[in-house]
Amino acid sequence: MMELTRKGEYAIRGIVHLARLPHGSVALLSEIAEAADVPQTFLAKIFQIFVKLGFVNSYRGTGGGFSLARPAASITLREVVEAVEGPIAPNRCVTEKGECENSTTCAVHMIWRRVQEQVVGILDDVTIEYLAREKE
Amino acid sequence: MMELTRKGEYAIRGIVHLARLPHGSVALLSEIAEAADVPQTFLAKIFQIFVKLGFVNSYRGTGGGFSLARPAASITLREVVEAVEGPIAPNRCVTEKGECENSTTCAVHMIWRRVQEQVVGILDDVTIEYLAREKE
DNA sequence: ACTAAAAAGGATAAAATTGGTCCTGAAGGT
DNA sequence: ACCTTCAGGACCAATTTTATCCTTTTTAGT
Repeated sequence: MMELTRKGEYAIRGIVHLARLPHGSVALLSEIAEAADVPQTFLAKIFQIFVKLGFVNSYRGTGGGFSLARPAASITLREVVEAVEGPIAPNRCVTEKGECENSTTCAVHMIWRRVQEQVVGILDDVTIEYLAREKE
Repeated sequence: MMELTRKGEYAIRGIVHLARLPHGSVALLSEIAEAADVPQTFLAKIFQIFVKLGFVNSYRGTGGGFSLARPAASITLREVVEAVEGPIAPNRCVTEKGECENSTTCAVHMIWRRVQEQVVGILDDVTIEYLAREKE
């Protein structure tokens, strides 16, 4: 249970690849897709989201491609995951909107809250820069 | 992302309801389903799993039904959730079987491990007995 | 033995989600 | 003009979720 989908996996691989390139590099979608081993058309959709959220810049035409729009150290794993998968919530009852009616009395509700806080806490502390650092 | 499905939700509600009844009670599936507000035929499938795993006993025929097979205090939320949803793993790469090839080098892998450990840790510490306690 | 009650188990299926592909259009470079 | 590259929408197959239904088995009571 609670599995990341391919979309999330691909999103991470894609942006981490971008972060590994020399600072400011513009990379073609086709390059990124191949390097990250992700279907290009699928990755295109993911990067469209990144552009809208301001994680990356896109440039069209010859010499175009994508580059990081923010320092890799300022983009968290949580942001990337939530960008494509939606808010991290182990249960419908702990989304900002949902807020199930018995949130004060329901014991299970409070457990899911705790889980949510822990997971969000971990992912908030991991940056794309950290993930991009190669370790030998 | 990472949401519990209805099945998991129903499983919890069903077994918690059972744990709230006087110790040793045998309850009809129809009763439990109504009390927990779960489609009866669906709950039937869930309780079949519980029976196989030894969480509950089942009795057929007149006067039959289900009763807890283990003390509610010994059944953890993790057990119940994993029974119906499968192992808790935020990513395919952190299941016992999967164990992705680059588990030692992949930084993301280690993050998911951490998430998994935290979540499992929380759910392991919550018992059905705790969830069944009414609070006014 | 018969019957009614109740769970077990298998088959089926609609709906939603996942995991993509494809095509046209827009924007930019030469 | 023409080629390159991303943007956006439509579309689609596979899988998972969320069930329902039906037959069989087991048991209790008469």
